[in-house]
Amino acid sequence: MSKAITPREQDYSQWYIDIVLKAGLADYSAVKGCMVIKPYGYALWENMRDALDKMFKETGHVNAYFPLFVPKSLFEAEEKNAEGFAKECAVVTHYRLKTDPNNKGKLMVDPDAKLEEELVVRPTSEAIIWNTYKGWIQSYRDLPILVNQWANVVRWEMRTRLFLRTAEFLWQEGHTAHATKQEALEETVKMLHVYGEFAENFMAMPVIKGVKSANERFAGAEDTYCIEAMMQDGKALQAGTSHFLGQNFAKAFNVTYLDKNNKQEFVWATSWGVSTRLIGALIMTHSDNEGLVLPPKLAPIQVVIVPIAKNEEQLAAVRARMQPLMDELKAKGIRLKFDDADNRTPGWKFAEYEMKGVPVRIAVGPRDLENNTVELARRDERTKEVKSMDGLAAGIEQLLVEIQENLYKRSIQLRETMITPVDTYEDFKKVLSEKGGFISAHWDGTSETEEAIKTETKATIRCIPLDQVAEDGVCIYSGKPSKGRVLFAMAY
RNA sequence: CGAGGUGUGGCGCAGUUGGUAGCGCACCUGGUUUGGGACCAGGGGGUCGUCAGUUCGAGCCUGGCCACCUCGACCA
Repeated sequence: MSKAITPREQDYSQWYIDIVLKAGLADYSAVKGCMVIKPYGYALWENMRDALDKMFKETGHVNAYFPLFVPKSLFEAEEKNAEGFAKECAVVTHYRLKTDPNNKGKLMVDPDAKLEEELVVRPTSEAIIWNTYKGWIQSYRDLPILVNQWANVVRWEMRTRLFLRTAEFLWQEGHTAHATKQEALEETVKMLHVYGEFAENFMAMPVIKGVKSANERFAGAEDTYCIEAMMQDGKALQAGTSHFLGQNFAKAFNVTYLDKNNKQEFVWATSWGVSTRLIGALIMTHSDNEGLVLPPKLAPIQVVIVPIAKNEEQLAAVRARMQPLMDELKAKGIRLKFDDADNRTPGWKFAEYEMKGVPVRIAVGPRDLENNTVELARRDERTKEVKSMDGLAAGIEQLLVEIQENLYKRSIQLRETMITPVDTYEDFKKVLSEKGGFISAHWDGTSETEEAIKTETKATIRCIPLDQVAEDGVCIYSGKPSKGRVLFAMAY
């Protein structure tokens, strides 16, 4: 592994790629646009998944699993949804290979094994799930259905980027069915807040909650709610979405229930999801030129102990001395690694764990054993100090909390400087090109204006914030009246 | 799809005028080391992306093809 990563200020994109590869999160694969998530990256995903899963269950959801394949006839049932995803669908047309008679040792698709009906590899699961729900729902007593699925999906993107946009990715998708519009709307917003809480409390990543404009809405949704995060380079990243689907899918799949008055009604729906893209968001929120920086709550390794020893005896002595501390930390549920690998020097390990973003590092050698101390280093601020071994476990537990808070504080401070209100289109373009970030501006509410601004500047409306302040103004582009500001940005 | 780049040992790369492949890291063995990416000695590992052509001879020259990466276009 080479020593340096490309500095952020030199080439942000390359910096990001370097971190993903050199921190051992993921790697390119033999399949174009698809990546291998390596054990360290997967451990990070598992921690995110577990935290989210717990929150879903606490809000009354259960997990289930639906097929990877969606028969084309089902996929096309909800027209807008199908149309929105059509251009990026992988399609299975055959179910068998055979040896190629003209090419020894090679295989070919068996033309006799053509499927009666093509199978779409799910880019999202509304179709297969709503086709299933049809059989689950007869009465209002069957509602609500609050199901989540952890799965992979495939979207044949023209251009991919590690974690941020890959052809196959891991995610969760919640799909709920409700008796009333009100209830479905409440669910949509509830899950948006779950995502917001996860982003802020676990990822230490501030987000803006809002609603998408019609242009940016999920295909097949009545309304798309989102959490939008700001990356260090001034570009926005959609970190999660929660959709109010109205009765679109119920109508497309004819899913009805009998209400208390024995009347047939269409079911109301929501869907919501976050993906491995969050790992990309995490990287671009906290990391620096030394590598990854991880919030303690999600870090696969929270504390690493690097022993320094000249021989086996010294190593044994360090281990023996650290054992009580390790037991204590483990009892507190802290994820810990004691790295006694003898083929690496301490210096190598220091650099390596910095690259991997481990929040707290402890170095202990003979000097420390004599003085009853350790060297304690924190990744977020890259500081280190000598601490007494007494009361160390409690101190470390506290330090992890501090680091988590510090990361959040740091990123929200940066984010605040990255929201710029503007009142003219000239200023809008100036801020966009010179500073980036979110631009808070009046908009007349029309798709035409949004489209025109996008064509001219590449910036899009990231969201209409939920906490939008009512304020009379005029649209920066059309000059028409506006009742509040929306957030524009360049986006990933 | 457009522009650019890269394909040589696990990784990163060099390879001159065409003469039968080398360096660093990693790996294995032994030893010395270990407080910010250690050192010495020895060792193993390569159909040079692929197909064809030119040539006595091709990693190198010619032509085709393929793959991947980066940047654009596109992106709920």
